[in-house]
Amino acid sequence: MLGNIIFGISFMRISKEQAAENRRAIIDAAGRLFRAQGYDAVGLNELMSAAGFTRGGFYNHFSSKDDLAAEAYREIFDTYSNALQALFENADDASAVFTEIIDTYLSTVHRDDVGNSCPTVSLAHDSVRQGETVQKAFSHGLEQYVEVLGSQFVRVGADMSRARGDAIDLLVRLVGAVTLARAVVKSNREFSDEILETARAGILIRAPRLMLDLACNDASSNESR
Amino acid sequence: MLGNIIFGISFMRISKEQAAENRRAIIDAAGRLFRAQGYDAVGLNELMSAAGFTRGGFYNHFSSKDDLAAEAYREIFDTYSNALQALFENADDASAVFTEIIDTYLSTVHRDDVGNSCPTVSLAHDSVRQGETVQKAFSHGLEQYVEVLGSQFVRVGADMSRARGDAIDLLVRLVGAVTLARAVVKSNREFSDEILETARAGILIRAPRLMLDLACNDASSNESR
DNA sequence: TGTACATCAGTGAACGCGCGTTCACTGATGTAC
DNA sequence: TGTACATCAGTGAACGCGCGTTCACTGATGTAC
Repeated sequence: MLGNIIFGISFMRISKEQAAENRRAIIDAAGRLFRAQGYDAVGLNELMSAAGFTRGGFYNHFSSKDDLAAEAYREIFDTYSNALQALFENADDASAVFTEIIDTYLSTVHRDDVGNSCPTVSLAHDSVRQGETVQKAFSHGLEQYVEVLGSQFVRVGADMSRARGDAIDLLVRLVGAVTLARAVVKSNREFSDEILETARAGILIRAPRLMLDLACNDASSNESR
Repeated sequence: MLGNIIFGISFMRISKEQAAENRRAIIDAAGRLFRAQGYDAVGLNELMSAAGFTRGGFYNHFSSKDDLAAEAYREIFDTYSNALQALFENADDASAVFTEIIDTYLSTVHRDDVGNSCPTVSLAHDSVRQGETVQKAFSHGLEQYVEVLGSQFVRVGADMSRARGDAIDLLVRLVGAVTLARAVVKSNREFSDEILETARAGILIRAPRLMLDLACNDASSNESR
């Protein structure tokens, strides 16, 4: 994106600008491939080919595959959290934006389009196994999400002290639902759909108070089945 | 477990029983290693060594690494969902068991002990990238969890029609919380702890009604910040 | 403005390594006579 | 009950393969004079 149009046709006309663009092309390819196939499944050969280059040039831009991963994580999270922010800023009804986000996130389209998936879930699976450097990029990106969502919760009336918690809670439920839905979709599509729909209903429609009752009320727990 | 005590010392005294036990030893090792390090990170060499054998014997027991993964998934899920069932059956206060499960699942101990982690979360990350065979094992195991939890929700007073949904919703929140907590823990332990604690509070203490208000009420959304 | 040279992005072959899988072989088990 | 032989779990070397990374080389960029 934002790429020089004659890039790929021209014979390396300029160097500094072109190199910066090529670097971006590698990061963009990494963003797509890491989300679609996972960090381990993407080789540098495939990665550089996807970006339009040969394998050897990789180390002119990055010191290691991990180094690239951290950069790619930052890039994806920046893109997505900026888009999220813009979504709210361009709408007058923030609460409608929330329901739209939830519907989109928990849609079968988002579940199935792994390569263009939200980083909060598609990068989370790899981040769990990654070292501190890559996790730092993930952690920072997740914080951006929490901040955007939290500030918008405040805008629609939540009190300050709860907004951050509500944002984390929402992300937890979105990520959990899509994780489980993706983990079963190849063998049991109905179950996968059910998970998405149940999570959506739990967030938007049903008052999920049962656990509250369990924790606070003492009654009725001994009238067993 | 249940292993022949002289196994490892004896010189292959019996074959059929011993072979069955050795097979179990490989599956057990796979269960631990796949959860701790992930499917891709565990080589058959390391796996067979951990089980006490040399690399070549693997194919006497399994037709492929995927085949083993499916068996290991089944084994872990059976063990865990049976233990879960037993936990409820041995207690007279099922609602106390629910809070205990939630506290344990969302503890820092469970987050950090990846090798002995609940399969619903530790196998989910790999299952997302696996093929139909392995996902079938994951899907079946997750169904077992939904059934155990759902039937216990009924026991503590939920109506039948909601119990299954409540079980799925609970699993979604537990898995989402531990996934995100693990994805950031190496770079930001406080954030990781906060995610666990927020999810716990969201399930057990705070009434997570904000989203309900957003969806159903029209008021107050335009009194922007 | 024109020439000489250092820089450095890109190439493609090569490095060592560990992967999943195969295979010839060993030797005790378990069976047939 | 005792001998002869098929079975098969375990061994360890080897297979081809793709991995992340290195390197000598190319040639245009960009700079110094």
